[in-house]
Amino acid sequence: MESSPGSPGSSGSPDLVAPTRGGRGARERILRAAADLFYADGINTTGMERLTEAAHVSKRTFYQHFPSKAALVEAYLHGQRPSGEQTLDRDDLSPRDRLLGLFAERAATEGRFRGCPYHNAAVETAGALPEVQAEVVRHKQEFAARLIETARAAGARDPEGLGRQLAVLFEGAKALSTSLNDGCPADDARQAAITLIDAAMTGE
Amino acid sequence: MESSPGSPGSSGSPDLVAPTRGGRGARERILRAAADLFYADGINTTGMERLTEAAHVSKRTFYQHFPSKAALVEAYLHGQRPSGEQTLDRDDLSPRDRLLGLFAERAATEGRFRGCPYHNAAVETAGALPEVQAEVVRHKQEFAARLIETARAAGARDPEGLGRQLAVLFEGAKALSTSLNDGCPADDARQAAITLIDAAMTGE
DNA sequence: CCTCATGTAAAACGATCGGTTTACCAAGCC
DNA sequence: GGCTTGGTAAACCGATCGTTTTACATGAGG
Repeated sequence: MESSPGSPGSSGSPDLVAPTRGGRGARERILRAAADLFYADGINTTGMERLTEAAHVSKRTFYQHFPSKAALVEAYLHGQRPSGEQTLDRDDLSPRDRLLGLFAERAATEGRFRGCPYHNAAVETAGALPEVQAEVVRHKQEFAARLIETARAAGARDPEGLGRQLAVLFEGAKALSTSLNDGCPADDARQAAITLIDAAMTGE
Repeated sequence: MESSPGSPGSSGSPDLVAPTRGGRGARERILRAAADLFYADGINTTGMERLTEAAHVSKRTFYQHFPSKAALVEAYLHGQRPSGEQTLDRDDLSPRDRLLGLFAERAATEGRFRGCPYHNAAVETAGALPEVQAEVVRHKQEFAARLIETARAAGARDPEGLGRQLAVLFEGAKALSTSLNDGCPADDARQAAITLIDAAMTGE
């Protein structure tokens, strides 16, 4: 049971994190384990036992870094960059391609589609954690704003309308992929995005 | 503290429940309470204590009707008709209006948007309950099939493509409404649906 | 040397989880 | 009356939840 974290190199357990050294950087390990487990298995079904175990951290250390599990959920969300969304930042692409890049299919790249961590957190907490709810709203609004900005850069006639429509479409691709456990909806979303973008460029 | 239902005999429900004899309707009450609590508060956060209490049913009676909570979740999903989807059945509307009717905004009509019960169940169980996962997939595929059929009736050039695109859009409207706790995305989805449908009718 | 910050391991807390059990009750039907 | 059927109320089970606590180890700085 004593994994002896002091000795580097030997790691018999499925360590998610390379221990920096004797034990410093507990907070990072906690956040990394939370990102893995909360996303893969869900927030409610991930107990503190498994979490601290995966982070190679004692419970005491955990509660010295975070006042509660809810606080960790907040921090977990705050540090999230949902897969695909960063495509909007690529300045090597035209605005149009940046928008379309959101819907690039990545079906088999990752192990399992589990949708947007923010949305999942909203569903799981069901409004019981106001701070989490607020964080989700903040992220979704910010993402929509970035979409609108990109739509404007792409020369859309009604950038706000197009941006919000693409936001709905993007959310739907992730959600339906989660429900179906299959990345195919991304292809349909991409086709729809092309249609919507084209329609937003040409005359009414 | 509740007015005990003295004469439940006139409940016009069909033979869905099929009481072997003289059933007092405990099963119906359980399913009704499950529909309320699972949807509003989530599946994982609704314990058997609160559930049986809300259904005015003893735990013993519950476990005489359902072998486990997981089985109740299955039955709960099986009996669900997500709000809005039944618009597809209205034969007083043209196929096009049936498709558009899905996105009719109903922002303030209900207390709280909580998205699609099937999708929520998929998120909450995170694949831990295979039967539930299968039920979600089944429903989503059936719904997409109905959309495709309606798109075909509407005269779409590529009914399968349009149907699946509208399915993604519909899922996104519900998911984003959940995350934002606001029904506005339905309006954007409706606009996008009009664009997609129109594009599917006119020439390429 | 001592202290202090940071860490670990492990037991224990009360609460609640899903699920089981005991004891009792009221009709329905022979 | 007996007997089954479908129901209620409440105690109880082991397990796990999130959280706290006790006891101990380590390394840097004075």
